[in-house]
Amino acid sequence: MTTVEEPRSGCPINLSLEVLGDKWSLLIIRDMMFGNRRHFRALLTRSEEGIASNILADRLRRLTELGMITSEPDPGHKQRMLLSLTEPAIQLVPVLAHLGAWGRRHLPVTRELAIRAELLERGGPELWADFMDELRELHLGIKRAPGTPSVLDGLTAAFLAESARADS
Amino acid sequence: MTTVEEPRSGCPINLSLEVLGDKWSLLIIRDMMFGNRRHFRALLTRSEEGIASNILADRLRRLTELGMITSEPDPGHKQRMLLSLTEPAIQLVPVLAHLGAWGRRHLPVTRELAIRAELLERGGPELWADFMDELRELHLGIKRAPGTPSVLDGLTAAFLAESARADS
DNA sequence: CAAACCGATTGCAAACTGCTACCGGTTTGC
DNA sequence: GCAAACCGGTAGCAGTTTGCAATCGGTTTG
Repeated sequence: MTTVEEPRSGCPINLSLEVLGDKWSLLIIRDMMFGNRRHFRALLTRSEEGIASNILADRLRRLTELGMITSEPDPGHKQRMLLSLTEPAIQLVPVLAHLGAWGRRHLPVTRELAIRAELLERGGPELWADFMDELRELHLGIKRAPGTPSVLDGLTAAFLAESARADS
Repeated sequence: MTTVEEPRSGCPINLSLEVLGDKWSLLIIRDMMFGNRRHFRALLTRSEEGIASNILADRLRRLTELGMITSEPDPGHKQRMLLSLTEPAIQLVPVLAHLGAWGRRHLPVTRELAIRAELLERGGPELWADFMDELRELHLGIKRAPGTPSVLDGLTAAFLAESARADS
């Protein structure tokens, strides 16, 4: 079981890596953000990469300790826990947007999986801010201005449309 | 010895993590970028975090395989190899800037180690572009417009000034 | 009332990490 | 000219982490 130990240095990049620098933590946050997966089973089975259940349990515990996610009983489903992103995790949106843009440019991405990164990059900081407000509403219960269209729905619709194209 | 295996998925974020998602690779790139460390020993001994020599050797080999760095004999020093960042690695500047800004905001950073992240964040995309041009000159030999002041020197001077402040 | 679903836990083998010591050759400083 | 420091690594080894498959007892669904 992975625990949180003292940092190797006080460098911002190093500290960020000590929180996020492994192969799974950011993927979990990605799925909670862009896939709107909010409990254990959804993260376990509907993940592109196929995380093992013990690793997922370990990372969820660790990310909770680190204050990146919270977990509460899901009302109306006794054993299900509802996972939520915290404000620090929500502020990773620009990091993920840049990381996705970089990967799309330099690595062998799949077309349908790259469409969200492309839209996010094209939208720029304004779209990221809208998306962060939407995540604050979904995960923290902070209402946002009414009438603004859902960024998440837009990204999901584009992904589904791209997936449905015959020439996969 | 870590090797490069086939990706778990074609998602841009996942692919980026498969390249950079460990505790050391991005730190090595950070030191080459911001600390201008260009050979093995400089990365080994002048690192804040204290990487082990076998891990450093492994990561340098891996990053070379992945096309993030190149290595050539240093003219005038027979055993020294000169390490250089490639264009894809240079394009990580915005990712590192955002990651540093995020860490500075949410994690217990040290003042003198945070000053560069702060300047980089304040400078924004224009400063990042200047810095990337400077890195292209240093690492790829691509000359840039003369007369522009060195971003690297500015960051380093600010760091040294902050380190010299008495109340450490 | 059975089947599927819920969040895990266990056992185990393989891979990776971190540490210390060391290597033979090269360059530096006196 | 010669010793000391420096060069990019490698070897051995213990401890940790990972990945995988199987399983668990309780809950909800059909």
